[in-house]
Amino acid sequence: MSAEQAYCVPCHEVAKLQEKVLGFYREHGRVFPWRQTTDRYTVMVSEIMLQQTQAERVVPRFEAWIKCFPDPVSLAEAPLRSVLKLWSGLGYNSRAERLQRSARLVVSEFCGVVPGDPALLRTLPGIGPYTSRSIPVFADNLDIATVDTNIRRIFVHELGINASAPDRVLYAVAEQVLPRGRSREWHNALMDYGALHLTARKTGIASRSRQSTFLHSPRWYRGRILRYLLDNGQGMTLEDVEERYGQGPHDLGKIIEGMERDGIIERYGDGERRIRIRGDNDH
DNA sequence: ATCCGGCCGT
DNA sequence: ACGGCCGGAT
Repeated sequence: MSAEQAYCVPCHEVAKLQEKVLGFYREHGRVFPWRQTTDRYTVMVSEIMLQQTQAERVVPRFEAWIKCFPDPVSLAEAPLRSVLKLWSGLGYNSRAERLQRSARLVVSEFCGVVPGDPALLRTLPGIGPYTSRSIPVFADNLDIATVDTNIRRIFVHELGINASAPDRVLYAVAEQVLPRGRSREWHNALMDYGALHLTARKTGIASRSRQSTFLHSPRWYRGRILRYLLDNGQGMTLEDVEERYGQGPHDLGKIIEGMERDGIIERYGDGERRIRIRGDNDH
């Protein structure tokens, strides 16, 4: 007897929400290239990109990516430099590196086929609780629920769920409102309802984490250093880094260290005094 | 000038 | 449980 009865959504609330969200989707649902496929790798690429960027801005980069890396093998075999180049502008570059690492694991551990089991997907780098479920939802119409902040905001606004409710409560609610057999349509509908209708701005429901200003932040310097290295294949010395970006208040050593730890860059040559995109000049 | 967001290391 | 990671939109 371990059933959680505490967060049971009444039947009529479930029906009302489903009608509202699916009705909105029938009238205002968006068409995206990743909604036209059931290929799990293609869906995985879109889900990783959508983690951090609004859908409209993902579209052209998604199409370029799929053209260049149509399957796990082509991504696995590519130099990191070309992967980061194709990713640049999307932000959070370490995710491109993780996506490639995932593709390599798919090739080496899963015979080149992206697994459809959330538990297996969860073992891949860059794939967490949300994405491990969203991939089989959108690719295979799997009857499980997944919750991102859009969906969380809908539950808070439409069902009166407490804004500080922990994830397990949100997932318990999501399980109960999922219309069986229509998981893909339902989650697409929730996304569009949250992104177009129940926006964060409109509802005043804040997402859980905030961040500091971007300009001249450590993230901004990371972006600048990576941009320079992508434009200059010969790499740079630590003195170059200091000269170009040392006027800021940040410890550039720590920033370089972070980029190294994320597998974006590596040190080489001249007593490890130079940095370059990891894998540059490998043949 | 502020907002948005899932994953990961600590 | 918390803070770091990106760049474009508004």
